[in-house]
Amino acid sequence: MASGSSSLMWFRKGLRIHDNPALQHAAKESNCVYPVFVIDPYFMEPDPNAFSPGSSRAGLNRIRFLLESLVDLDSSLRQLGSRLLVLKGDPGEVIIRCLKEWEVKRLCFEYDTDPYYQALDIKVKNYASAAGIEVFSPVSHTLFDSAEIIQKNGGRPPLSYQSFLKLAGQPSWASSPLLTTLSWLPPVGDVGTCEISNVPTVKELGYEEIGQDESTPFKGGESEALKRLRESIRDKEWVANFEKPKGDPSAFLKPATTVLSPYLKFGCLSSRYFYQCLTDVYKNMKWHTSPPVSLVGQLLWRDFFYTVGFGTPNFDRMKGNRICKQIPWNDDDELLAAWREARTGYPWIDAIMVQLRKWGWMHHLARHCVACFLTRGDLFVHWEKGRDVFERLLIDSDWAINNGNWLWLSCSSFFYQYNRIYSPISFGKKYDPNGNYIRHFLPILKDMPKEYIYEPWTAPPSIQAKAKCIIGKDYPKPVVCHDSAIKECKRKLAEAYALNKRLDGSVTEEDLKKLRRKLEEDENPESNTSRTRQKLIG
DNA sequence: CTTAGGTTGCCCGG
DNA sequence: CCGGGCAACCTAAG
Repeated sequence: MASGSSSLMWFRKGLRIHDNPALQHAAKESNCVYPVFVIDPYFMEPDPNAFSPGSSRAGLNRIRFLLESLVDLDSSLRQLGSRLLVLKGDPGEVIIRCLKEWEVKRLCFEYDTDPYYQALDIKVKNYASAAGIEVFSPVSHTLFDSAEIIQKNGGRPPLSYQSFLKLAGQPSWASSPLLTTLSWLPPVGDVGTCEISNVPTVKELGYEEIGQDESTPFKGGESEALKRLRESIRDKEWVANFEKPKGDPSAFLKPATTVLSPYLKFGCLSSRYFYQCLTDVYKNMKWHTSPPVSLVGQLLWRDFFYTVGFGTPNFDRMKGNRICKQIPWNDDDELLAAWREARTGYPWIDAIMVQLRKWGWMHHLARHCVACFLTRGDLFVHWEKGRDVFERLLIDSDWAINNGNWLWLSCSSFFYQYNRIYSPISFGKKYDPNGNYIRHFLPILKDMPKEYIYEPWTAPPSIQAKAKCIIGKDYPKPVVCHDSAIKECKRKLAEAYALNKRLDGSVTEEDLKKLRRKLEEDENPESNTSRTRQKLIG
């Protein structure tokens, strides 16, 4: 590339300076670089009808996190003599217009495996190659190249973590240092007639501000990510001894994990840099934990789901998804709403759902509990409905990981032991017998004695009165009886699994309809979900 | 066909 | 805090 050419650096994820090969390439031998972020109405258009503030696809917490990340990126770019150019509109159209208007010779952006970006990137790449523009789109969001791993496995993604580990091996860059700083950037060129703005505020995007009590304590941006990374790895013993399943899901003043996931989601933190920092800590320790439970193991889980998601058509749906069991989930919007709005009557479940709405983040095991409760454990609601709620509200929501975990928790794929059900009463109690987590996120129950806080409907009326929390008035009764609900769910899953086995992966809508009818006919009236609900409410 | 392996269930007893 | 019993699934390898 001749000197005197201009490059366009298209930021989508990868909102960072460190370990950003696309940005490094854009800077190389260009006399000007246009760093662009496009505000995409698909994710950012306010939806007044959504069940909580935000757009139809993103809650306000994640939108704010993104804007904070952009402000931080802009400030870092300015320190390097550049700035962030923010544009609005359909990203494909906007980028193509910029390429034309600015006579860009080179387009650089991080490769993205999400279906939305796969479709978008094809359009832009097609235009660029027809116009003779060089396109550089490196894999740097993940540790490994998903396509390469799938190819190594004969064209199909590995479906277990262990087989993924064997295929993946050591990342190619593991032992060579990553470029973590830039000393300068070429200046931004003339922007012509393109409408450039600064990073907007939530208000400028058309959202009402929400109170601090309702918003996430986690701030977006690369600076915040690196600060959080340093704090996380400062305690070397903690890093070396980290075991994910041993973490306490009820810890909220000091979460049991790093809470780096939202930074990895937006690429404020490079997963590869995180990986190198962790292996550096391991080198100086006598012993350390290993995947799947170790911290490096968590990064590998992320890559595992990226790979399966990339290699599986219709990964985010039940229908047409090769690896997904076809299950006759019910379509009960009332139960879904009770779950989403934190009024199932199970304080452990509801507190987690409040933390989701307010913080946009919960511990991994807390996510397990509510996902299991919504789907195979208690309510038997379709996992896609829960997936949508998580996808919208989580500040770290990530297409591959979120869908992968919902497939997992609903026993639709990867994991099939549907008799192992999280108890909405005893699971939380074992970590937090006093119910401090519940008291914090559900203050209506703050004076409930600890003997009853996980099942307040069993508290005698005098105790409820003293705690100023009458069950059925101030806090709901349980929407279902857990003991009978799990029996029903297990029965339905056994039947559904048998059907999937019999029809060997070709279950039609008609087959599911038939099974639904059969399940209703066989239903034991005493453990009927709706009857149980009536019995408890009425 | 059998068998081993699969991130992370619950309950009980020591 | 750990181990075993409980009840018991699917998938992949041989």
